[in-house]
Amino acid sequence: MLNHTSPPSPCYCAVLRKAVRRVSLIYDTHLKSTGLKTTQFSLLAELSQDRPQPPTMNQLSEYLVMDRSTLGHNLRPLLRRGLVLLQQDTDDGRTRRVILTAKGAAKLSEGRRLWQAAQKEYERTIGKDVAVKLRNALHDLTRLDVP
Amino acid sequence: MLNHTSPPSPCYCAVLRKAVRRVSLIYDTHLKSTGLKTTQFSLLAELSQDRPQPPTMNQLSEYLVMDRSTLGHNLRPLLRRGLVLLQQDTDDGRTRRVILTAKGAAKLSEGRRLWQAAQKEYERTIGKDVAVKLRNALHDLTRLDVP
DNA sequence: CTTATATAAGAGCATATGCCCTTATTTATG
DNA sequence: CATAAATAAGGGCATATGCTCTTATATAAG
Repeated sequence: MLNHTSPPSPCYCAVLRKAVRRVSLIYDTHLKSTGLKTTQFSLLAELSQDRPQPPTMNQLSEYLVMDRSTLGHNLRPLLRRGLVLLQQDTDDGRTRRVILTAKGAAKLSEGRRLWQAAQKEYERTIGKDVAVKLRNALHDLTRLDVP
Repeated sequence: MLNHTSPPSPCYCAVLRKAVRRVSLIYDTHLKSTGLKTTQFSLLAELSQDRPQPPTMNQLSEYLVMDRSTLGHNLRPLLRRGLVLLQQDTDDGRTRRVILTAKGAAKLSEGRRLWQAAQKEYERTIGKDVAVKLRNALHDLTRLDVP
């Protein structure tokens, strides 16, 4: 059965936000047993990327297209659980680098299995081809100029 | 200049969430002078639809693809500002219907002008054709089965 | 060297989102 | 009719998101 109807919104933003509510449910449900929300999982995944140096708060917020203060907020539960830690930069006293702990890496790999199931469910729901095309379009969107 | 890079995420949900952060900025910035966030604007707009009866909380949450409790939370600032009001249903004592006040309608039409500018800016940013196709795809997504 | 400017990050505030549990009311069951 | 099951909504909790202002540090200007 389809969801109840209402005239389709002309607002690009409203539709996008509806979609994120709808899709986040799938992922959060699958990840539930890990105690991670989708945002937290993505954050850990970003930190697991191989880089010359761990990212600074600023860099990380750029990668994630996320406000610096939001990143700060979102790190707090992960810090509390010991999944990440902050390390003062040796060269610049203002800068903190965000590091994935061993515990964080373990939690991430625990999450990856469930995440894959969520990916599959999403693909089943809208079709893999559409899923990939949509993701690519949205990815492009996140790489545009900040106004 | 493009945003900093990171390997493109394979996660459909993460990319969608990034996009919503990116796009909401445009709309929230335009709407700023009204004191409305995008979600609030969308809520008022949904309430301005012509219907036989004002929607109940449950109906409204379905239209918006939003958890009932989330809707309750999101209504609070609007109630406080007198832009909407709740009316006990005459037939069913459990049910409350959500009503757009005259003040709310005025605020909505104030917002609509700014919203149109946001729409234009968004279209300018990614191209109108892509914008419409993307919105249609996302709209379909919001109408799929709840798992 | 001293001061002004710029930058990195945090603090506090407000809204956004959804979960679980509870309460009130309605409907179904016996 | 009395009771059980279902439904509508709210309360409380935790995270998600971004704004503004502040603080600490670094760099540029003089």
